[in-house]
Amino acid sequence: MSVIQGARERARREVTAAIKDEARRQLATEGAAKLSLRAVARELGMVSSALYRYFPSRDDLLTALIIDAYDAVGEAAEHALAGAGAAPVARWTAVCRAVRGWALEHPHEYALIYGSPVPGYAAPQATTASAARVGLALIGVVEDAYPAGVSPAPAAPSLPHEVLDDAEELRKTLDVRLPAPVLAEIAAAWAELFGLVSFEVFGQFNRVIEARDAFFARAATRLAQNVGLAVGGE
Amino acid sequence: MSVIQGARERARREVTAAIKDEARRQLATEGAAKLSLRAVARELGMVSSALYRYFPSRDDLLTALIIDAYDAVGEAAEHALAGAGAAPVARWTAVCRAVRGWALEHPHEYALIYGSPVPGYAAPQATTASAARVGLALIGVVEDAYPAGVSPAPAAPSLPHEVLDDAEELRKTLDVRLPAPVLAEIAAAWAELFGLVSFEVFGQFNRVIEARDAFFARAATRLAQNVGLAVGGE
DNA sequence: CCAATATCGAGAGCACTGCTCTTGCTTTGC
DNA sequence: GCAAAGCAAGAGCAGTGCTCTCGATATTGG
Repeated sequence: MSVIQGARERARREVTAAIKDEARRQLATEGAAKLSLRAVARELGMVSSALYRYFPSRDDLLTALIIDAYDAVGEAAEHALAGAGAAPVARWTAVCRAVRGWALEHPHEYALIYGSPVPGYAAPQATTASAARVGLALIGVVEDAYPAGVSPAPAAPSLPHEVLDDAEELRKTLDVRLPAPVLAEIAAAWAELFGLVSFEVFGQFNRVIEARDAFFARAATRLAQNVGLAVGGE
Repeated sequence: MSVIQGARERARREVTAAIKDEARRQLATEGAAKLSLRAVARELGMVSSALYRYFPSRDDLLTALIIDAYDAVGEAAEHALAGAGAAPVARWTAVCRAVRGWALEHPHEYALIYGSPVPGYAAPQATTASAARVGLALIGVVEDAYPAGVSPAPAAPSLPHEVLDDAEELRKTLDVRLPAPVLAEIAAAWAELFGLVSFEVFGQFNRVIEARDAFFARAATRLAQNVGLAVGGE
């Protein structure tokens, strides 16, 4: 485990990366369903069986791509946050816009993670950390604005205790200093955000919504409002 | 084209239905990715090439299943509406619950229509009518409540004109008597509803939200509130 | 009623897939 | 320097979507 572990390990890393790159390329052009190990190997000038030294199965390759994709959206969200100002609503919508932008640029990768779960029907455990990043970014925005810019119970009937229990559990494991009801509201907004993005990416808005930029901006602001962020003029 | 068109056409209908049934069965157990024409044919006691007399390709079979699935959710929504009372919010949440219930009962069929679009990457034109049914049900609920129970511009910044143009277009083609801003709000809620359902069905709520019934009920009520329906005590 | 026609099922076959196993070659660690 | 481990290559298996041909059956026009 020295810092320079010989040509072998180095080569292994490079080949692994090359495989993922080529797989991502095919993913972008053909979609996940048509991603073929043999085609990837062929394009890389290796025989298909050699590829199995790096990924034990097609699903394992896909899982690796899934984790990378989660990290990519997460990074996009965090990067947008770094470049945003201090106004809570602006920070919130910046995260939303970043997610949408990444999704529109990488529709197939987006479909891989937020569309139908392709392998096994349950996302592998290894993905959860990366998958949480966008949610954490959203929570961070509201947390930074708390308590000044957040109205804890925004004109809503009180939540049932089971939901509050979930939110309280979340509050403790994430060590977040937001009240449980706000956290529950963020969870809903989190899911709703991806509903908006998915409908656009997957073509559900075709012939329904055409001014998608403006529509999304409005909806993202509405989500900010739902989680208690004070929009201008209220 | 008489009313009884001989044994041939009758047989054709039955075989077509049997193929779709068997395909749906395999879809439910294995998922769309593993749906195999040969396996369907095998299970039906026919040879694979014979199946091509009924569906020219695998994607065509999937498209047929997609349309059926859209109609099934739509019917679930409409049926729920028929059994709901007169209170607008209750009617709205009844549609939401029906969609969620159907999705949880038929996760793979749900994934087929609201997950990654499997064939060609664009839903065929033939699906649009069936795909619209849930949205139309939601619009119907708000329209029935209008104008008494709807606040047209619920504490929101005025919409940009492009969004209003889209909504106005929609208003005319659907011949609906709701103001354009309300229609735009419904479109957002429509997408957000499926965001909530997708996150639950696709496992994104695992280890995050456990009290899903109550959580969803709350979120659905929030959506009703967003479109301007007056929730109790406001 | 019978012949022309259209429809259908069966089978063989093509090109492709994921995956396994064996055979040698090369790099690594002692 | 040598045994051990890592590696690419090739053959092979079972499965896939899809096409084509060939008889059998059903429908329809004369």
